[in-house]
Amino acid sequence: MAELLPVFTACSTCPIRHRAVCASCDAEELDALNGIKYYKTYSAGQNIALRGDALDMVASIVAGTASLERVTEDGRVQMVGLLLPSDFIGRPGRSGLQYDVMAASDVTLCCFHRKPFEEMLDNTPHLRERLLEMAMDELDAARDWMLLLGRKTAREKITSFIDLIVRRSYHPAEAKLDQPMKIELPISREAMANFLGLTIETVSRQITALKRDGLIQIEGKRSVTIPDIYDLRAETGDDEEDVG
Amino acid sequence: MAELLPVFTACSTCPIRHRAVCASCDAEELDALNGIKYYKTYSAGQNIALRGDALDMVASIVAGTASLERVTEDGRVQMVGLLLPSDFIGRPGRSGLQYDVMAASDVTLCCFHRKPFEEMLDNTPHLRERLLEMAMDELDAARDWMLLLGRKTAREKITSFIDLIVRRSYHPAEAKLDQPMKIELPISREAMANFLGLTIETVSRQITALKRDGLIQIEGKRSVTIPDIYDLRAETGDDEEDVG
DNA sequence: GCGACGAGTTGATTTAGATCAACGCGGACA
DNA sequence: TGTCCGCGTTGATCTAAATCAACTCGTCGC
Repeated sequence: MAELLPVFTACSTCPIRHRAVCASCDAEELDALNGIKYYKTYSAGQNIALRGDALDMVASIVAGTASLERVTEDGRVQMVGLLLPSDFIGRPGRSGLQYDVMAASDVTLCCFHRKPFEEMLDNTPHLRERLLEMAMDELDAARDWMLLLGRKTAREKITSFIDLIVRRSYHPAEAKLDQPMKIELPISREAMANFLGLTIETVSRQITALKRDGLIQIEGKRSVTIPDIYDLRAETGDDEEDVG
Repeated sequence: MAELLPVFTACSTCPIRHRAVCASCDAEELDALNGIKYYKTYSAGQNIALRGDALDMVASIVAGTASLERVTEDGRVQMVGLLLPSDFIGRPGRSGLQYDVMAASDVTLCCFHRKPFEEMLDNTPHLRERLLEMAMDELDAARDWMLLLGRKTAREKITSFIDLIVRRSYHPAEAKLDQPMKIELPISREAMANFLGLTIETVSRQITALKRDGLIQIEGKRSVTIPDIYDLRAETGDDEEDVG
């Protein structure tokens, strides 16, 4: 159930100020954005918008986790986007959605009506530049994800997912990779299965196996401690080469 | 083996003029691009660049087919991008490649050195705008592809791939959907397997099955006739809803 | 003309993960 | 304070696609 989420009003104190679409905006540009933004919250499980809908806004995730999902005609579900704080929802220049947008947890969005945002885009080079950068980052992430979906084993999928959450949870600078790391899984087992192209039974079994092998420890259902992140990464199937 | 490919010099007669990254450039902008472009050809099977390489150019595909591939540490291959004429190679603002770029057939590229192209990007709003649009189109395509990789059966994967090639081979306006359609598969069975997250044996068997079921006819190895595209699409597993 | 090689097909067998089924556990609620 | 429900785990069995193995066909070089 959604308890009331904190509502931010000043961009200067916004937790995603330096990572979101507004990251490279200067004070003046930020001011303009500030004038057209509004906040909206959704509770866990709600759908934010459905495939085919005309979405009259774009938005940044301020808090919580949303997912993008595609569904086959007979109801098989594949997650095609996992949106964490600072990620962007919506496509400027096109209102018709290609996939469902779901609130995987309670979610706070910083929204902009489509029209004024698109106009700002034309007058604010920094904004379009940042949007392009984010789109290309997402494309790179999508390609990693395709390797995972097409070629990795169930165990590799799970370890890759945990590593992904680790990477998004720690700023590269402040991460101590040689110490145990602790994360919260942002989504349920079912959502993990839909992310990874597995069933929830297989997700559960693989997590149990990783626990048995000492690669992870679990407290509750969502809290994971990784004693040695290098050991975990050795199981992801990824080439070691550090690209990026 | 690569026979000599035709080399174009004037943008005005370029076959991809109205679909590539330069599509929305005006005469003046085109002129500037023209000044920094150069052509390069690769023969089938060659790699254009490898993961980790610093690629000092970006390029548009003029003719032929290239693929982007990711490889697991033990050599499993997943195609993560299929680039047909008018598609764009490279990422402005970052030279380090995240994946291998391969020539799936003989390929002609229209190349731009990275630095001058990035400078043009800053002075040419149309260019950045078009690039953003293309990146977002590719992201949407990547998401369809993720549904395919994660949740579709082998038969659905093959029919989806054939449908994809049909859609890229016919301009929507001039396509006669109620008549038999004929396409050339742009890639080998092995490349199809790597695209679809299957083995070549499974690809071969599924194609045979589709032939047996009368959904497709094959002449040679690459030429496919689809008697009824609607029958084929009914097998893709996709939701009928026409979005986009 | 003929062996070698690469691309593709077909068949037999194996297996990773799906499916079907039961059960545990904690929180909501009457 | 029980029981109901959603979420997750565990066990038994099944199956789609992988793997292992031959074989065909075309073409390239000699």
